[in-house]
Amino acid sequence: MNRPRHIDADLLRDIGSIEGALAHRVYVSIRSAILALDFPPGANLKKAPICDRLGVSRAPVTDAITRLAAEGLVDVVPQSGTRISYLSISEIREGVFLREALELATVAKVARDLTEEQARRLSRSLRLQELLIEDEDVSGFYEADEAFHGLLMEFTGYGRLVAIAQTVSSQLSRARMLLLPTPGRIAETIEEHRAIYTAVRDRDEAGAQDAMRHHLGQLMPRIENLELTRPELFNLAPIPAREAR
Amino acid sequence: MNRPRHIDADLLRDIGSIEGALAHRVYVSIRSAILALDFPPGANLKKAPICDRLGVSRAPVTDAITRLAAEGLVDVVPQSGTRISYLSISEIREGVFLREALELATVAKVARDLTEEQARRLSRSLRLQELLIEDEDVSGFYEADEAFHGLLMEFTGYGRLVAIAQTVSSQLSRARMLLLPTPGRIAETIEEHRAIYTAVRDRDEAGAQDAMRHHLGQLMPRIENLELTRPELFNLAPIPAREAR
DNA sequence: GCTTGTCAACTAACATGTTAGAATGCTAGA
DNA sequence: TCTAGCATTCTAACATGTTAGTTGACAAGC
Repeated sequence: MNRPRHIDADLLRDIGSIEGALAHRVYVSIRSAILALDFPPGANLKKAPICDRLGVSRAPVTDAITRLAAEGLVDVVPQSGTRISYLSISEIREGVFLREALELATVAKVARDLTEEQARRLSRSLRLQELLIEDEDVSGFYEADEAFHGLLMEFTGYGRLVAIAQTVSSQLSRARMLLLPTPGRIAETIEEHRAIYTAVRDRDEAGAQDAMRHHLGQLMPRIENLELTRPELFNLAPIPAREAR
Repeated sequence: MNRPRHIDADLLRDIGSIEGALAHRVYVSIRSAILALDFPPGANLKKAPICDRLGVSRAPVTDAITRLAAEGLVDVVPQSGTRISYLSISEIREGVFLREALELATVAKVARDLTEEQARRLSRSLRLQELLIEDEDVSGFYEADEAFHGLLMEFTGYGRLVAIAQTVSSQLSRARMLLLPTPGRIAETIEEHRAIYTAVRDRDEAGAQDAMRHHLGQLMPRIENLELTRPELFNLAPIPAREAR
């Protein structure tokens, strides 16, 4: 077994720059380290080093871990330890399913209710994506991509939607982080975004859903390929069996 | 102001019958009291009486409250207190939206992949619903109704789906609790369930979605009516503004 | 070598003590 | 009577001590 055991680092983002309660800051800090894969799947998450690094007591750290466990980003083994959860194709597949369900409902509603101002903001986002890619700013494009989907969700008027979508597909986020986007794929992505935008703008509900379905359909095959190239990040055990959330 | 202030009762379900970690048991106990409206919206949730009643220290109670806050069932005001969240039409509307998104994706997938055994279980659930209604067992029917939807989600093969659906629509659950079902409405409900079942059994994806959409469409108008008859349970302030979940 | 049992070390879970900020009520002043 | 300021008394948030269950290493027996 060459698992990356109890590999903890103090590459945690400093909590000074985060606002809110202490426990919430700790949560954000740990979460982003997990999503960035700085804390690799399978690693032991120990409270003590985190407390030392962030200069807090165990209480807020415990609180943060509770929330991360509910999200499925860590697996806590009672009386034993807490480990960064492995990627799991079945959980990612579930994330894709949930994400698609939400995104389809989103574009349908947005296509019905879109305002002129909202159309302009979407169009602006598309132009930004094109700009970033001309500059070959890949990570900038990644953010713009997220922002485009976020915009659509924001336009539903449902304030919690964006957060919920992020939560249900947080497993998926880690996998996406590993997909290095080729220039070709990025060009395709922008085309797919444009198709979604066009359909939404034309109040074409079904067309927007088709375009979104096609767009999201590109994701899973690429992730499945990932399991072959980076198998150490995936769990082989079928079901982690967590307590009800 | 005649809010039901700091009204706490020890009508908490005993934690002896619940399994799992102490904190989890406390969570389940408080949650069911909130969903049953034994803890009415606006009431102050104090740790001390809960500790006394359940015979535990503050730690597991704090842990449970953290999870309830993430779910949106309580609003915790820093350094001040924790209150049972009010019902909010806009949040409920959002819950219905999310619920519908998930249920539509569910029936589409189930219609594609249904096995014989699964069809039998759905059919059995329908017969059970009819039986319960002949016996005029309304609360039994309520559970069977939930179980029917739960079955469909279970059949997607996505293990977390049921739990996620419950979480995103927990606000909705409280409102549903107040809708006393008339015999007429129950008969309609069974008809709608049957329509869903028939379409799913016939592998009619679009038909199943239409049937589900129609079924869920019955809910919101009845809840809106509720706001008129039980206004004290609803908040008037538009947005509670919680920290990111 | 392989199993089995014991023990030490470690961890989450739980209990309890402390701190600081918010709300409430009282009182003094107008 | 009303208001401003103060003090009391709440509470969540945080810190830290304690308990009990799990794990892994090592030794004894097969």
